[in-house]
Amino acid sequence: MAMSTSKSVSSSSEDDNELRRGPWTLEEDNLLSQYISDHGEGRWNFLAKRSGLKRTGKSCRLRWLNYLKPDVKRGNLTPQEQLLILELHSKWGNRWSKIAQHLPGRTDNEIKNYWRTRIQKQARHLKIDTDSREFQELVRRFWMPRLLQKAKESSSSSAMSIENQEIPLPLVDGASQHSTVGTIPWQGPCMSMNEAGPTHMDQHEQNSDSEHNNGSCISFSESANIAKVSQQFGHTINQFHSSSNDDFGTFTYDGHHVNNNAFEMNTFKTTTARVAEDVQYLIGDCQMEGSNWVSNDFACNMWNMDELWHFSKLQKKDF
DNA sequence: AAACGGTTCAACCGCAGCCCG
DNA sequence: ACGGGCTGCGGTTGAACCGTT
Repeated sequence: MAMSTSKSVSSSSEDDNELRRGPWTLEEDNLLSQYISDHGEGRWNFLAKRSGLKRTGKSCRLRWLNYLKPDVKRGNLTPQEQLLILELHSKWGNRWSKIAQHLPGRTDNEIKNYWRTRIQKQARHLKIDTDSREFQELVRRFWMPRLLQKAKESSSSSAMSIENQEIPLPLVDGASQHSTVGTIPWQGPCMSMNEAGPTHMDQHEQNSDSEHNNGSCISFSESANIAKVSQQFGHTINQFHSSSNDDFGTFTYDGHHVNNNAFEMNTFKTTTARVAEDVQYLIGDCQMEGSNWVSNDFACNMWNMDELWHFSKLQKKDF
C-alpha cells in the first residue's frame, strides 16, 4: 500500500523537515506502535514530535485508533454488527463514534464507511432519502429481517449460539438494566407510519411505553430505543404466540423459557423463520424469479436491488 | 490482456468542544 | 473572560482494488 499521492505525500528529498502525508509505511507503523507501547497513547502532538515520525499528531492518532491499535477488528462486518449499526443509526443518526462505542473493535471510520458505501448507496439507487420515514421503513421491514436471517445462517453454520457471538446490546443513556447482551435488535415488521422521525427523541423515548403498542405495530422512534429492543423482541414473539410474560428480562416462547441475556438458538431460528414469513407476505408476488434472498449473500455484498426496488414501490403505495 | 467504471477504505480536512494558563 | 493548544468528530477525498466488457 506504499504509494504516493500527488496531493498527499511530500517528497522527503524536498525537505526533510516537511511533514509526511498520505499512506503510512511499515516503518512508520512500527515506529508509532513501538513508541506507544513504550510511552502509552495520548498527547498526540508531543508523541508525533518525540517519536521521530514526520507526521502530525492528528495523523498519528488516526493511524493508531483506526488501524494499529491491537483490538481493532479487521474484516467484514458480521450481520449482527450490521443490524446493530442500522438500529443505532436509527436512534442516533450520524453519531459514528457513539455507534462505534457499541461495536467493540470497530472504528467510527469503518462504520461511517459502511453506512456511506453500502446503506446510503442503496438508498440513493432507490431515490430514497436516508432521513425519510420511507427509508426507515425499508430498513426495518426489508433489511433487518434479511440481516436477521443472515445472522441465523451464520450462527447455525458455525454451530454457535447467538450469545456466543457476543453481539453487545448497548446500555445507553440511562437505559434500563433489562437491556441485554447478545440479543438481536429486532422489533417486528410493522410500525406506525404516523410517528415522528428518529431524531431528537432521547427524552421522549425514555418515557415512551412500548406496552401501549398493540404488540405487532410499533413506532420507529420507539423501536429505535435501544433500551427496549429486547423488550420489543419479546413483544414481537408475543405477537405470534401471546406467551410472553411482563418481565422482559426473560420470556417464554413456544413453551420454552427464554432468557433475554442469552436466548436460545432454537428460539432465534423459529422467530427468524416467522419474521421471514412476514416479510414474504409483505413482498408477496413481487419477488423476482431467481432472486433467492435467503441464499444471496446480501448481507456481505450488495443487497438485491430488484427486491429493494419492488419493496420501495410497495411502500410508496402505503404513503 | 487491456481498458474502463464502480467500489472500498485509509487518510485528510475543517470545525467544535474542552481544558488550562 | 479570553485565547491558545489539544483532542475528537463528521464529512470528504482519492488511490487501490475489483469486476465487467
